[in-house]
Amino acid sequence: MANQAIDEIDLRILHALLDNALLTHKEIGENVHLSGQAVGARIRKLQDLGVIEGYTLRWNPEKIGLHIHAFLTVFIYANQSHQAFRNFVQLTESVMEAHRVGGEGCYWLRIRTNDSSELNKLLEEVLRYGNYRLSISIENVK
Amino acid sequence: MANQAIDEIDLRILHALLDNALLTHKEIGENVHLSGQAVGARIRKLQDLGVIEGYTLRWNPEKIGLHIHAFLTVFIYANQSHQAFRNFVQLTESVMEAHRVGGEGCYWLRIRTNDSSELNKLLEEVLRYGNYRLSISIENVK
DNA sequence: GGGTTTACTTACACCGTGAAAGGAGAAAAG
DNA sequence: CTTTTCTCCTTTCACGGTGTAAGTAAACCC
Repeated sequence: MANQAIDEIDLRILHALLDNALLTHKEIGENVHLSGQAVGARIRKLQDLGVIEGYTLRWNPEKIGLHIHAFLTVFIYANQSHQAFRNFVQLTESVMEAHRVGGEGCYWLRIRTNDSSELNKLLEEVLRYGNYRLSISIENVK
Repeated sequence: MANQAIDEIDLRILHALLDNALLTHKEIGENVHLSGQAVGARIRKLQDLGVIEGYTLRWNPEKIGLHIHAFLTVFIYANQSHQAFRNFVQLTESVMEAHRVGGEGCYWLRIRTNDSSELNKLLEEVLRYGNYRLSISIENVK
């Protein structure tokens, strides 16, 4: 597998694994008309290329008590250190995902907390670094 | 495994799998001081409880050409059908994730496109349903 | 104390996976 | 046109991870 280009079959394998990473290579192979070993070789290629970074779970945080799911757009105060905010983000467990963004705001955060009082506590901490706009997920549509 | 309560060990197993779903039960067991089979039984419990919904990939969309990663907060026009917008969301490949939200806006969307012209095209379509605020990810901080 | 329940460990068979070897088909060179 | 080379595939085989079944230890109840 020296040709490192990604073809249509690779993408079909990728999407199959995104849907269910426990599919056997043989099962995937039946869909793309390849032997299981050929599929395995292509998966290894996708890993080497960095397309596939690892394997993880699809899970339901609500089931372990994380009932609040919120999105936060943060506007860091002028003159405020971005590094301090970044450290805060890294150290705070409730921040599940964080991006530096352009457009609306400076940072975008995905927050999960057990309840609204925890969320409120976090929002107060965020106010040390900047203002924010908050949206709370009511329903996962997609 | 009739006791369906989630204990500290279950959470450690969950976090281990979130980090790397390919860990063998035995490897996890060495960390939590259980046999591989006992770990397997607990994982099955987490699946039955709906905590673990499935297995998927951590991957890098940029590597297959999806260079634009944007967050969209949509404000549906008054009198506009929400169902039409939801259909649009389901049918549009560039929409990777969508939530009904309270607070800022009506919906929150995660968008990935190959380039800015594709993004622009999508934004025009969104304008059929509502206004929006756009943030574009510059760096994945966490 | 005997009986029951719960959650674990050990033993074992199945099968998914990666490695190695061999083959088909296309492209390039003579 | 034939030969060589390269790429990517299939087949074969051994290893090892997983689920099942059986056995064990501890806690609880009567």
